[in-house]
Amino acid sequence: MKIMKVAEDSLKRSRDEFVAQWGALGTQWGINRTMAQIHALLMTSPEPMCTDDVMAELEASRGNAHTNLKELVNWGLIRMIVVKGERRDFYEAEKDVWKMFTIITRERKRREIEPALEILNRCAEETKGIKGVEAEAFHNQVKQLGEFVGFASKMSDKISSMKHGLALQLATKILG
Amino acid sequence: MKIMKVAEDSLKRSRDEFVAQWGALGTQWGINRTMAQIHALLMTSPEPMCTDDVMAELEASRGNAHTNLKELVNWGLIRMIVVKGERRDFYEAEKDVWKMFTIITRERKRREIEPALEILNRCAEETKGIKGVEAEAFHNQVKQLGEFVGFASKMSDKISSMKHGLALQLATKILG
DNA sequence: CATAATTTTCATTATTTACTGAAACTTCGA
DNA sequence: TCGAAGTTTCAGTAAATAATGAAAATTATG
Repeated sequence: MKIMKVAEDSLKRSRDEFVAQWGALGTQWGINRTMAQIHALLMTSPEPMCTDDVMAELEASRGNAHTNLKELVNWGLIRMIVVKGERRDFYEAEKDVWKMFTIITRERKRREIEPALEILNRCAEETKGIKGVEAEAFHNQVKQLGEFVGFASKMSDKISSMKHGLALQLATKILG
Repeated sequence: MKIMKVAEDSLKRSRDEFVAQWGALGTQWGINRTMAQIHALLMTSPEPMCTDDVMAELEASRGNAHTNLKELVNWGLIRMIVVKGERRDFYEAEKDVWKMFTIITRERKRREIEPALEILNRCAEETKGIKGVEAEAFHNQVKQLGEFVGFASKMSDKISSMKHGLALQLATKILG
């Protein structure tokens, strides 16, 4: 049984490491540490977890755990499920990597690309008719930016609405 | 001349709006407001600007302006240039949208994707040999994630090293 | 070389963002 | 319908991040 213990320890260490580091990374990509940690935790949990499990595992407060679980549900990266004989809410993560990718892509588009597009288009519109080199240069620059971002946005839609297999096929062609 | 004034005003308003909003957006994508504002300013400036110009335009301190100008140079989104007869450093932005895209893509990859990949690969490696359903599930999950992220990383390289024309051609095919 | 102009650094302060913990609220079962 | 179990909210606090401004360092010029 000793060997088993060692294996269990080393699994636990690795998983803890993963959760911790994923949390640290989260801050780099504009989501808070706890949210990223919970995501890491649920992605690698064999069973659904409840709020108290998360609190215990991360040593976080109830409010914090709750808020970030809800936020992850909002994103669509985890879902609430009902465990029979249990009154509490349980959560499980979407584990399919392609689905995760499409969810994250859509959300980033919504949060980062669409607002930018709106500004660019408005500024291009506002300065459309103005005469003079300065005005024309400005108009042209925001127009270019707007067109590019709009284009990128369409691409992102197209790709993230593809089936995994099809995307893979396309990607292979590009890499090849 | 009155009409000219109106046109100038409306250009200025639009540009100020652009700078302000771009700054606000910046915080969404993990760069600070001032950096995004300076970028917006220089992207739409007909002439190179010096630190004092930036300070004046944004009402920011010297330290702040300086730090963020340097950071933008680091990214490669702006460059220092020498204006003849001027002792001060001047800066101008890269205005080509495709070049901007490749710069930003590379930087995000470096900051967001590569560290994630490292963690995923290490965790997969650490748990490779461990027996047991839990260990195997964990190993499998991080391996899948690692493979996907590695793949995405390669794609990002490939695309951002393309010439604009070629990328456009590819994109058109995908959108079509 | 002296000094004026400019850049750079960094300790301090301000602002923003995240977290806590307890109270208010909701739901379910006896 | 009451109370226990659980969820949600939020005012207060802590932590992280960004900005200031002045001093130190560097660089150009007479």
